[in-house]
Amino acid sequence: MELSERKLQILQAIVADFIYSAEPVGSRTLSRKYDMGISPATIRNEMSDLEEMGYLSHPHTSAGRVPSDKAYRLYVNQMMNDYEVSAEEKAIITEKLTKNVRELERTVHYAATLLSELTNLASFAITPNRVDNTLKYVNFLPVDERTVVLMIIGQDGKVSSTNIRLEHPYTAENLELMSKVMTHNFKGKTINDILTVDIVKAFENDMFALHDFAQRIAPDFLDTLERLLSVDLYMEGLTNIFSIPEYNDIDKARCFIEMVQQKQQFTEVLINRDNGLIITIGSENAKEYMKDCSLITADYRIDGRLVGKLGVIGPTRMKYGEITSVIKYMTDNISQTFQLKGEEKDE
Amino acid sequence: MELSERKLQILQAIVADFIYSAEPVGSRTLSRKYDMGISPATIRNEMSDLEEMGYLSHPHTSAGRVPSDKAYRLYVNQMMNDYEVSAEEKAIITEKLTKNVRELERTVHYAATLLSELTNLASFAITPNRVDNTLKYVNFLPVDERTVVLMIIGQDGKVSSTNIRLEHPYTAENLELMSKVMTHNFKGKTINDILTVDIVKAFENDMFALHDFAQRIAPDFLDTLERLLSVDLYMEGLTNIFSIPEYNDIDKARCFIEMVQQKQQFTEVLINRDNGLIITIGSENAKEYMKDCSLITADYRIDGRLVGKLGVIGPTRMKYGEITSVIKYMTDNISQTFQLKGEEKDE
DNA sequence: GTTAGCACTCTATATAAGTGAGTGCTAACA
DNA sequence: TGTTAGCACTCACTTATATAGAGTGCTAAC
Repeated sequence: MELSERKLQILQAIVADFIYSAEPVGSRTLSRKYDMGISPATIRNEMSDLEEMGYLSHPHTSAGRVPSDKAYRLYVNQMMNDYEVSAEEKAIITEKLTKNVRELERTVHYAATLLSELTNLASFAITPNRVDNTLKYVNFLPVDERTVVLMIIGQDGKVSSTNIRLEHPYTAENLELMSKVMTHNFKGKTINDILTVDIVKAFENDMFALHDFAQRIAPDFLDTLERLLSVDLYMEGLTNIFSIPEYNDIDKARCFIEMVQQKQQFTEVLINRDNGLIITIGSENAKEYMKDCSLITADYRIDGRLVGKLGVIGPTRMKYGEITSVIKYMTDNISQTFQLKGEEKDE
Repeated sequence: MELSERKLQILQAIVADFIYSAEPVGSRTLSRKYDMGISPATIRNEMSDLEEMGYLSHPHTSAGRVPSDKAYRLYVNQMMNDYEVSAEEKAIITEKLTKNVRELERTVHYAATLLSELTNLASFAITPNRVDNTLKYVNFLPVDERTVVLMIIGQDGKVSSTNIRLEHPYTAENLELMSKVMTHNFKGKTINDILTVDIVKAFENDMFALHDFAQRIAPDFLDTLERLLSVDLYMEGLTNIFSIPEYNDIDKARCFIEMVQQKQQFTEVLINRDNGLIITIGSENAKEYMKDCSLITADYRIDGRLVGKLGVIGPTRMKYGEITSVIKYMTDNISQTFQLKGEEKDE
């Protein structure tokens, strides 16, 4: 069967109506609300066809129709209006995301908060996996006779540090020497490369104190490097889902919250997702426990390379158009703000 | 009216039973389960007295009795058994909290996670407000020609850093000089004291480049100091509340989650709480929105001074005895682990 | 002071009836 | 041939009613 112009029109109306009302849409409601010049009976016939084609479904015989994932997909691909982010929202976003910029982490975290407020959904952001970040400094600083702070700074300015407890006191001179040697050895190398190097071996021929020290700090050094590489996940607006009819059922709400609280797992999903503006609807999600949800994500870039993501998660019934525009606007803002090199940034 | 021995005994049985069953306790159930040598009718008379005295209440005429906050208070103060943390739990706690100790933050965060798993409640931890932490190093490191990393390390090894975007490039020499001067000026001062100093003024008589630089970095410097001072809140096991009958109602669950997600507000409450092992039950909580909850917190100490807290939050019906023991055991472990100075720590 | 007995209360659960939105089918119409 | 009015039918949801069960409070007897 072909999707006639009229069928498309009806489907669009159903999806648009359902997105706002969360109630199954009936033929009568449709003909009353949207003047299409055809009677409810005709609409019913068309709806029946659309159902057969897999675009609509019936919660039960005597209920209105509900869009299927396939319908949302069609809607998103061809039928959705382009929404312009309102001037007011633009102003808020620009104000909050481009003023007083310090670390990427803080900006991105704030973006997630803002996104959840603007969309009334649960939002999230991940920072880039800095696989090609290179090391800039290694620094050991004495805190007390048994504790030193190890800090590593990447080329991008990210800082990772840890406290190390030593069994024997070390001299400030040794720490300084070690800082210099390690910085010299590893500066400019990618963090990933360093992780595969045998740190201790590099100090095999050095004086005993240094070799011994290298041996003791090796695990902490690797741990700190790994955290420099690591992806952070920020989640905001979790409680927004309580205002969504789909999660009126306590078990549904519980499942949702448990799902997103599995941060490790959720981060994996986000990392493995394609880049660009990606919408996955219900059953399009690979994970079984996400089959009832839609995700919208967009990535932001830094100097065109490192890619982090920002997005929302909610029921398949969501305002795809509006949300997509907001996310896009935000990630563009972030990308622009962190365009470190190149053209002048206007303050 | 006096609280006779028998009344106490009955009250204890009711509280203990209700804590486990979450069902109002009736006279018949009580006489069947606990052999006290008196008939249900007698128990009823006593219960009636206890109700008049404010220890029990009736959800409705023909339901059993439920303990009031006052009853829980009495239970906690005098009637509760002392629980010994099981050997198994002790082993887990010791293993996880005292091995591979690095920053206090990570240990404390992990403690919260562990606590929520052991108690099946929502748990939280706050790191100490380091009011009397003193500054150890100030360090400026160049990242690229427009960006520098500022990092401040406290006497306790906590690191706070920020990226600073400069409008004009600065030389590595200037940064190094600045690091040295500021470290020299502020080392050993408490963070709080430094916050009140006029940073820029200190460089008034210095060469222009340094003075100008001081002016530009002053706000970021203060921000970074403040974060060195700041209290972090970790919350874990939020979804545990979905398994608790008290939160079967979606609105109750929502309120609870919204309450603890107000991190700022919740942190305030925890900071202002007395030190030591503190239990507040329902209406004993100052905040209106906590009147249905009980909080149990204990503090941990570092060198006997700085105090952070660890605890749980849940419905007033909770296993006060067991939970208290676990929290106490954990905070003792943390305090001991971070006993930096003094006697030998056994690995 | 304690207890058995009994009427009473109130929730929870099951059952039945009524309402309303919506469908699917059929026959008539353009 | 596509469109529409009409109508019987379905099903969730609401309201009303009956019933069972746990528990209380009171009274009178022990």
